This record gives sequence, C-alpha cells and structure tokens, in this order.
Amino acid sequence: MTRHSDTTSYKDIKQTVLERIRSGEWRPDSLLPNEQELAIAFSCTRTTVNRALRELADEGFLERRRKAGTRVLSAPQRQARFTIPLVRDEVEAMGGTYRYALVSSEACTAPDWLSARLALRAGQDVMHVRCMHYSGNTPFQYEDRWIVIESVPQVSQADFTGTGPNEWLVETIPFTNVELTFLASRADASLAGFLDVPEGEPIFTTERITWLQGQPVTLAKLYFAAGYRMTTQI
Amino acid sequence: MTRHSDTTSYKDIKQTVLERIRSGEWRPDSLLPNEQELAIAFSCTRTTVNRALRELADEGFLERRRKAGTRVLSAPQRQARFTIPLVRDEVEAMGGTYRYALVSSEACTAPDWLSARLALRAGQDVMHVRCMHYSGNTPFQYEDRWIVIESVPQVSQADFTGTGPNEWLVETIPFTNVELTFLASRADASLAGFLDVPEGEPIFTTERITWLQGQPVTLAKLYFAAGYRMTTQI
DNA sequence: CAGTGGTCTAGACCACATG
DNA sequence: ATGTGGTCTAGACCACTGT
Repeated sequence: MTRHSDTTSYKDIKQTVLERIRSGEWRPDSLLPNEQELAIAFSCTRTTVNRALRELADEGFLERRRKAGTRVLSAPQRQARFTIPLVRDEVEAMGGTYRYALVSSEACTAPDWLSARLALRAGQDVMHVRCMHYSGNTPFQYEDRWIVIESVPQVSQADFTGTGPNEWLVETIPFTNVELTFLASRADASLAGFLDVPEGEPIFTTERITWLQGQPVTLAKLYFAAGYRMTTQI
Repeated sequence: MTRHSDTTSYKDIKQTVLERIRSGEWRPDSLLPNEQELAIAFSCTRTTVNRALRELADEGFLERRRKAGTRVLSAPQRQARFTIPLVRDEVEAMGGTYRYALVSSEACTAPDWLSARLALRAGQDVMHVRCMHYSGNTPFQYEDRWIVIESVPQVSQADFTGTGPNEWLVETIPFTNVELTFLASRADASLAGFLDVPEGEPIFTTERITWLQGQPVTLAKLYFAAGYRMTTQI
C-alpha cells in the first residue's frame, strides 16, 4: 500500500489474514500455515510475515507458540484499550471550560483501611486532598486522593490551591505503575452536595492506585457526575 | 537476555530507555538521539533500535515523527488494556460454578431508542433476549440483549434455553467491531428482583454494541451484581 | 531539500515446546 | 530430535515532514 504496489507489506498481510478469519476460511482453533509457507504464498520474507502475525497476536486475534504454530483464537479475546485522559483534557474535549477547586488538603496518619489497601506500615503519614473539577459551572468530577508522604516528600510543600494533585503528580513523578478499578458507588450526603445530585444517586467511580518502583504513591477515588459514560471503540 | 549475554536485544533497549526516563536523564518533551546514533551506542543495528522504540511508542511512552525525531511524552498517556472475558470464564475464575437461566426471548419490532442507537431502518425486526448469569446460586449478571435479525438471520431458529446469546453469537459470528461503554445505573424494581438487591441500588453496567462489517448486530446491556469491581493493571 | 523514521530483504542462529 | 516461532544483522529504498 504505502510502497510500490507490487510488494506485499505486513499491513496487507494483516488485512488478508483478518479477512480469511472473517470469511470463515480460517476457522477458530484452526492452525495457520507456518511462517515459511506464508512467506512463499505472499511473496515476501519470513520477517514480514512474522511482524504481521506477531501484531495480530498482540491484538488478540491469534495465539502463537513455538513448535505448536499459530492458531486462530476461538473466543476472540478482544482487548479494550483506552487512554486515560487528564480531567482537564476530557472536559476540554467535550467543549467545556475546565475549572478546578480545592476542597481540602491536610496531612494525617493513614487510616487503617488505607494502610491495608496500600500495604503501608502502621502509622505512616499521608496527605489527604479533596478537590472538584468542573466543566464550566457544572460539576464534572469529585476527587478524593491520598498521597503517601514518604514516597513523595515534596508533597509537604506542594500547593494544591491552583493546580490539582493529579497534574502535580504527573509532573513530579515521571513514571509509575497503576491499578485501575471501575465500579458503581452511591452518592452519600457529602458527595451528593459536591456533584449536585440527589443523595443515593448511582455514581460511576474509578479508583487508581499508583506505585513508583514498588512503593505505593497514591490512591485516588474519582467520582463522576451523574450520567457519565466511559466509552471506547475496540 | 534471552540470547548470548554479549548482544543487545530490543528488550534490553526498551528497559534501558524506560530507566533513563524514570531517572530523569531523558525528561518529558526532550528529544532522543536518532535511531542511527542509538544503534551505535547500543552496538546493534538500527532495526533493533527501531523495534524497541516503536513498541515504546505503541505503549504510550514515546512519540515518533519522521524528520522530527522521537520525544518522551510529557503526560504519559498510559493505556489501560484489559481483556473482556466471557461471563462463564469470569465466574469460574473466581472459583464459582457458572449457571445460566433464560428469562425471555421474543422477536419484535425495534423500539425507537434502539433504532436510533444502532442506526436501524424504521420498523426493523429484532430479537429481544433477557437472561441471568449466576455464580452458584448468587446472581452475577443480568443481561438484556437485542439482536438485529436481518444481520443474523439464523437467530430466528436459535434456542437460548440452555446457552446464552453471547456464547451463541461468538460461535456464529466470527469477527466483529465493538463499542464498549461503562456506566453506573440504578436498579429499578425488575432489575432489583433479578439481582437480589434493594431497589435503587447502584449497578455497574456495561453496554456493548457489536457490528459485523459495518452492519449493527447486537446491543447488550450487562448489569453486574452489587459491589462488582472491574480491575486492571496497567 | 534534507533528515528522520518506516519498512522490506536475505540470511542466520537460537529458544522453546512438542512428540 | 525436530519443527516452529523469536530475534538479530547488514544493507537498502522509501515516505513523510519540518526547515
């Protein structure tokens, strides 16, 4: 495609393979010809076939094992893959004007449930930050965040009045591991007030736990406005 | 690593690059040396460097543009990536015994909201299937599904008494495009009964729309039992 | 127009899992 | 033991895009 039309690119091969799966020519669980044979069939090198099949395996269509060969996966284990945007970007992408407001920020000893959740030592200190994100004047997200001070000592001097803790952390900590959880929670009186919904309203919630090289850094609970939907194309 | 220890593999390079980002040696927004220079530095070919950097870009750490070069992304656009399991697998992975029960199955004309959502022609026929998935005797998920008959004519003869429509569709339709949505919904009286929760309970919900080569096939609304959490490591 | 990444070739050796 | 995928090399041409 991108090259002269007489060559077969790895993209062409991916396309063709997907079509043969779609059409039923290569049924689920069936074995594909090996790379050598496909290379001959497609008039290209094994390297090119390899890249095409490797990517299709990464994308969840094929399973490859040395000696065993390449199979079409029976239950297409499609992988949802979506980027986690910064709140600001999300609001602006919807055409809103992003506004941030700090609710509270205080250092304290980690409560028991948090120590357990993050595997902290007893009595470790954390910074507890609560804040709101708005789209224009409409509540968009309430953020309830705990930051482990020992893991990010600079947080003691941080000022979250004008900038949210997430943007601050992103700039301060270059690289992290994340556990992401989605759930539906119920708006209690406090949350209902912040998000301007009736008490008891179902609230789409995500929880993110972040580690820096094995050390727990932060737990963030993000409560979205009523009716929020998180969508992705696969 | 996998080869003789005197060679540099693309995995070694990925590792090294990530470490340099972590350590701050290569700051966000900064430009990496070009592939040729890195190849010399790592004592390998440009091909190998290329694969390492290409994968890191796929994973959201780098941005690459011809002529412009390779940059460290400032806001790590980390991508959550999780597989969508079949209900049966999910229940069994939790150590439960999967049980299925059909609630209702009937052909009808698509209601207006569904026609709009799936871009159907007015008056197109659909199969409406409702069913329950249990873990042992505990409700696990309530499924409310609509299948476009014109897209899957065989559905008229399908029997969903013993097998759920999802497993049937997976076997019948080899390959699809999917739009996936997560949200929090509220248990109405009917749903509360099926899931054995109080009315008004927040319910984690996913909606899946599936197309086969541009044609809408099915819309499934999946309501999970109270307290359900969907988790993924990034 | 010139520099950077994108891709392909031809060949090689190796790791691994199955029979 | 052997067949399969996994990876690397050395070199080439090309596509894109910023200057």
